[in-house]
Amino acid sequence: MYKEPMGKYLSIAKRAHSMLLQKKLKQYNIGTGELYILIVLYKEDGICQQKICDHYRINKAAVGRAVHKLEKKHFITKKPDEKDRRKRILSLTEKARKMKPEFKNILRSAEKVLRKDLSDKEIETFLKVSKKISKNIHEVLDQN
Amino acid sequence: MYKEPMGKYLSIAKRAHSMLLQKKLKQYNIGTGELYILIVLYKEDGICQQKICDHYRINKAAVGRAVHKLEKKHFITKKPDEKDRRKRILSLTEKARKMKPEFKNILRSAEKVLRKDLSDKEIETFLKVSKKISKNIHEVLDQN
DNA sequence: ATTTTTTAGTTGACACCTCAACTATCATTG
DNA sequence: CAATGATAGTTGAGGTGTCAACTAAAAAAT
Repeated sequence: MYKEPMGKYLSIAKRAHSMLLQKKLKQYNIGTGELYILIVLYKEDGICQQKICDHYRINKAAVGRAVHKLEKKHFITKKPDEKDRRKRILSLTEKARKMKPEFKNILRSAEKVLRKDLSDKEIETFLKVSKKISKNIHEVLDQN
Repeated sequence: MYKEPMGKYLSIAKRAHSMLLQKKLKQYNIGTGELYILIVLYKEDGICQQKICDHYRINKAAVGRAVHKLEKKHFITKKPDEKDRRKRILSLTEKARKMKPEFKNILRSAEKVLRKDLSDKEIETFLKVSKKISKNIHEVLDQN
């Protein structure tokens, strides 16, 4: 049953992917963490940080810091939600909205690299398994 | 063609996996980076750092630092290779050898969590695709 | 045989993430 | 309505990784 560890190749692939994105993003003076946040906001502007945490299953501390960087670079603004003052509403600036096609394209072109010579079936299975893995793990982690 | 981004779920799964390992390793006062190095040495003791870099396609700086931690914790010793004095030969200590079953088991049990409810076919495809992704990316990264 | 290039490892700067502890606000409930 | 608990976000400490610049040694080239 134990051919090769999935964990190992998961790590290797993930690092490679980050390097690829990083390289493409270098000229824009923005990191992958920041890009991911912008991408969520391109889909749904005006959400709070917690929603981004949920979207990527990422820690709120990490999101908080990336958001802060984006703010400093004038890609987003942050203001308290009047209806629930614990929340901060994140909004894209004009600068960020203008960059949308470019940033989307970076992700698309990276995705194209990943998918080279892979069949739709393989990609579909990969997506399905990746999701299942995360679910399996969090079922263990979240119990207690 | 563009259903969902593989990169996204790759990241999510990878983070989950790291958290799982980290949790299991906590009681041993050792991190995932260090564990990975021990695992390679369990397969082949007495290799140099570069071999570990190749094995995981990981940066030599990262390996150097993890190795240093393992040395401080007396899991490995490091001495220059007499035949090629650029290299450092890494050797497991008695302490590390004694831990082998336990550390191997941690990886095995984590792997078991990942694989829950996945078929052999799915696992095989996942492994194949992960490798292909890395290869695809490095073909782009390594050209120039 | 000397110069040049490649390889192995180290170090500093920094990106990204987690965890735990903290504040502030909202929701529950006794 | 006051106490208790849950939720949103921040901060400090630390793990893991990249990149680039650096030594030192070996290999290749002129």
